[in-house]
Amino acid sequence: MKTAKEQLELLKRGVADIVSEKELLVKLEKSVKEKKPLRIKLGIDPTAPDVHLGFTVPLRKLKQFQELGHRVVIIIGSYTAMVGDPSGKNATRPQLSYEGVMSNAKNYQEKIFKILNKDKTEVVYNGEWFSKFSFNDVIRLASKITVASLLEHDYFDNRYKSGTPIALHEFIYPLMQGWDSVEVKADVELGGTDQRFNVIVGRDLQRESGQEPQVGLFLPILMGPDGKNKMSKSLNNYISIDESPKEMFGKLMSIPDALMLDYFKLLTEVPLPEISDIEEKLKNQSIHPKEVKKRLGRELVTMYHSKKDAEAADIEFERVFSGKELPADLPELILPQQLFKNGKVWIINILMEAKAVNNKSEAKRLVEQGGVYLNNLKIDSPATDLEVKNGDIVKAGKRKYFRLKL
RNA sequence: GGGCAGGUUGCGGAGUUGGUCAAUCGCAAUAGACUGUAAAUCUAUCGGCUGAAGCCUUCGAAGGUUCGAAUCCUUCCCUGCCCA
Repeated sequence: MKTAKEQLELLKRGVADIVSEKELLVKLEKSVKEKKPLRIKLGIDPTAPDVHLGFTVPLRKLKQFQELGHRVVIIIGSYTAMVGDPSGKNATRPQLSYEGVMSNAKNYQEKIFKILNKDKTEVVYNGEWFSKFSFNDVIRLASKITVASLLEHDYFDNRYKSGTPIALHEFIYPLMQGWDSVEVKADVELGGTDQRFNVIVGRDLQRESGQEPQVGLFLPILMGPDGKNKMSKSLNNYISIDESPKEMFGKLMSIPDALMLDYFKLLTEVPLPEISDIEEKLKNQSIHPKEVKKRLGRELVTMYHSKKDAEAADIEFERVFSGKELPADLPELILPQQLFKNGKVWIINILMEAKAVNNKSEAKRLVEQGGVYLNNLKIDSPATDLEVKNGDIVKAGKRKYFRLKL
């Protein structure tokens, strides 16, 4: 077993902030001395059915804790998800149904163990305790926090100042998350830097309940491929770990250059010195950014699929986007007979049939702007009727291709 | 409970002396040029139907006034601010 100091050094990699480092060291020392693993908490609100790369950041940190002999406690926020975490949001979240939450939760559990060691993980639902909460309990909990302290926080403050509504239940969220820490007797809670307040509330509540307060370990927020917002399902800028190798690779290639190194640091196993080396080489331009990004794509596809898939995705990418060749596997599009008039098909109908567009106006725009090709020939008028044959290839926009089947 | 302000097309936000408003502009988005499916830049598009010209449905909801309403009136719903 590693010493407390050694553990701390390892655990600090890729961490944005610790509240507090000293306390963590003390806990680790005690753990080593008493041979008692620490309890590491991560709360998950199963708001979406998908697990994306942003979420793997804390999961990978948890795995590291496990490798050091500690115990992970995953709290599935079956109740909190119904409230919706207001952190970083500028509007009230839609409340989810219990059924929706539970079905997402089940899905999450499967995905989580792609990364975590099942034997060293406890999974609990916070509904276990919150469903038994009486109104008195709620009041008691609510009395532990002041309105001023809530309003101090950016996300409430901004909304308050700009006059956007804040519903009362949103104030309860930090308390619920905090109370989870009490229930599971957490030693450490992981979260993104936007979780700081919620984690600190947990510390207060633990202290009140006579427990030693947990340490907060905050990880950087992973930006989505748009480079502007946090990777999140609701903003639709995320890369799911279930994505096909081709998709995953492609999405990674589309991230802004400025994000590459963060992705390396937060998402891959590439050793830090090597990342610094890459950084250096980028700076003095002895390596092309595209090559670095391709490496990133290969690393991640290898992690979630296989090395073979990664290479295939890379080669395919080169072929299609750099070589401007056709993708290897095109989706087939079967054109129903009724679309044919005198043996011809209106291009707009093909696009509609392919669901490449939402409506006909959009289809026309796409054609007018030169985004549609038949067998590499640009179609320049939306009024075009096409004589198509089996195997003809239609391209709609940057990356949608279809092979026609009659 | 009282007073005030407001609800516009994904978001922000114009437009309220009634017609010229499918509705300025910015962001986002999509397409094209340039590229490395990066960034930046430039161009175009950005309610729907109609195989151009025409039509239809939109400005919180429902009614009403009018030849004509996002703009006026009534009721209702929702939000914020101030006072209690």
